Amino acid sequence: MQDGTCTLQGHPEVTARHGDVFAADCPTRQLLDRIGDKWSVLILTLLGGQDLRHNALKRRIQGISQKMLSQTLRSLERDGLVTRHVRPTVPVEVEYRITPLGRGLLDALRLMIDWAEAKMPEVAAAQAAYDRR
Amino acid sequence: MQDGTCTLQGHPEVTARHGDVFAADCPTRQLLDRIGDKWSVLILTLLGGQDLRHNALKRRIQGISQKMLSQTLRSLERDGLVTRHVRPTVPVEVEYRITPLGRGLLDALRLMIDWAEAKMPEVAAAQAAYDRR
DNA sequence: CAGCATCCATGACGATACTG
DNA sequence: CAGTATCGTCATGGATGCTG
Repeated sequence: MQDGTCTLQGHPEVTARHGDVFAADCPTRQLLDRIGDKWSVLILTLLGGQDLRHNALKRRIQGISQKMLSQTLRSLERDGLVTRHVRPTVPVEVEYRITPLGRGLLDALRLMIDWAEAKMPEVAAAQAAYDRR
Repeated sequence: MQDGTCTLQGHPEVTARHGDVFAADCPTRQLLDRIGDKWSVLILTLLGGQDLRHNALKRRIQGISQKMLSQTLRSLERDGLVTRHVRPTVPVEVEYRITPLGRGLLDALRLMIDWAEAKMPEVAAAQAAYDRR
């Protein structure tokens, strides 16, 4: 399956052509991949509160494997959403800090989270009704 | 791994206990699973604009398999985010409509999407810088 | 402490074929 | 047209063990 089209904001025909693999797919897809990876949002949210070290994050998130934590942090760093600060103490200390860019995304995320917490009862009710049916 | 904790909003100790598998995990996790499934957001966004039939959605989204479309629609319906309307014509016509509940989530999603479209250049630049490094 | 590499299970997803 | 069923593939992510 070859992708490269952006069906969302509504200019499929326009956006599609331009064999340009670079700016090709719509940003939405990429963003969703980032959000969808299940840990980014958690990490970003925690870092929104304070800078944290690797192990601190691991303890806070609880359920995340060391591998996924590293991996996700690396992605976030690559995307410019968090920065990595190494203090060359004896056992090294590495602290992660959210960037202004990341903080902007975080604002949007919080809205989602707020919605979730507010509406989850309704969703749960809908699910129950659907399953009962 | 047993989950059942909500490390986000900050009461791990409190939320954790309650062997209650039911209301146990924090709503955030569930929401993220929904968002993360890669098609929900697309579908929801399209339905935000107008009611659409199965095939119309399939054509619009382009890249989605028939299976995933059905499956995702079923999930959204179960969650009370969209409703399904069958018109008993000869080849049946099934139309999907977003619910007020779904629309509420959509608002939050749009914020994310807007952020993505506004900031994607910065993100791309960050990625390029990281990779060059 | 931070973090990479390896192995492996599970599940998400696509392709295909078939029903009402 | 709308939808289910089945199967194969591949990515996601956990467990474990090793390095600076």
